[in-house]
Amino acid sequence: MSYSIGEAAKMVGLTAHTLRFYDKEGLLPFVKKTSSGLRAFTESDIEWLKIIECLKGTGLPLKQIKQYIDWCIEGDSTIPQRLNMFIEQKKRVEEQKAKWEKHLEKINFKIKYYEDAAKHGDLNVFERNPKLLEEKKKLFKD
Amino acid sequence: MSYSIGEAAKMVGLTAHTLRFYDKEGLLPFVKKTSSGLRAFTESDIEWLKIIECLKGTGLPLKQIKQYIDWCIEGDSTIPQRLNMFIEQKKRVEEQKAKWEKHLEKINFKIKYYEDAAKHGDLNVFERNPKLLEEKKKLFKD
DNA sequence: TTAACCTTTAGAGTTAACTCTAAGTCAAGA
DNA sequence: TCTTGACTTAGAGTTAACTCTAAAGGTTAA
Repeated sequence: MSYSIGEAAKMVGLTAHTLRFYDKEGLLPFVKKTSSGLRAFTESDIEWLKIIECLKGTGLPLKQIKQYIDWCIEGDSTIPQRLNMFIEQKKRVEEQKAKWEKHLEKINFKIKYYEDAAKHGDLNVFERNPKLLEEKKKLFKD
Repeated sequence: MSYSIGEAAKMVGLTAHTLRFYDKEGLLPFVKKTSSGLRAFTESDIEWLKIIECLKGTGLPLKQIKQYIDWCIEGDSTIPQRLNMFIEQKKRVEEQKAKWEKHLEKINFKIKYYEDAAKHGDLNVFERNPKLLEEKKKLFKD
């Protein structure tokens, strides 16, 4: 059993246009076509798409995803490169998470700030709450 | 005391080009110029840049950042919109973090997979370690 | 004062990742 | 059989966010 491009697109949350674009970019060399030229996505192809989504979703550019696909085609000799790529990607994800944690602190500060401002209808927040000013200084000092 | 565009750029990890581009896009209406036409960034301007960085770094498009800046200029009447924007942004960051958590599980699986493959020099990982196949099925079932 | 280096502007060029169009082909139900 | 809707291709267009260029003017150390 296999899926049309539209079905596959729905399954992974992309459009058929995007899947064709990925194909054109060399990201889907594993997808076979029927005798009449229609793409037929297998379960295994859907799994490939999910890995592509995972890498794209964590910020890896399509070019480097293609590099990974090419390594997979090349065979066992590229196992170290592939391992290394996923280790690097894990590192990037963890760095990004740390960055977001920092950003989130600033956002939480702003929420507290504007909650007080909204309650009183003006921006004299630090006069009412000097502790918030201290917090701000800590958050923005670096 | 104030900073040149190059100094300000270094302080926030952007280029002078980018700061000029932001200015052109209306993101820096608060930055004043000297009598000879040079931009002079104050400490407060640097703080604005850090908030812009925070919003951009959590995926808010420049257009919406400009919307926020415009609200700030408009005055106290826009406090509810600004509060709402930061609440929405917090929600988005937390959703993103959850998504990345899911992605990270797949990446960790791939690392385990390729570590075994690298150790043995081939991809017969699931024959050696059927539990990993179970893990894969769980990770990719959705 | 001269060199080296910074800044200014307008505007052109780049990159990634789509997104859409046109013109045609294919498949399934009434 | 006819119609409807999904599929095919090549290729053009779009968007966001830079990134760079050219030509000119400002600043600072020797």
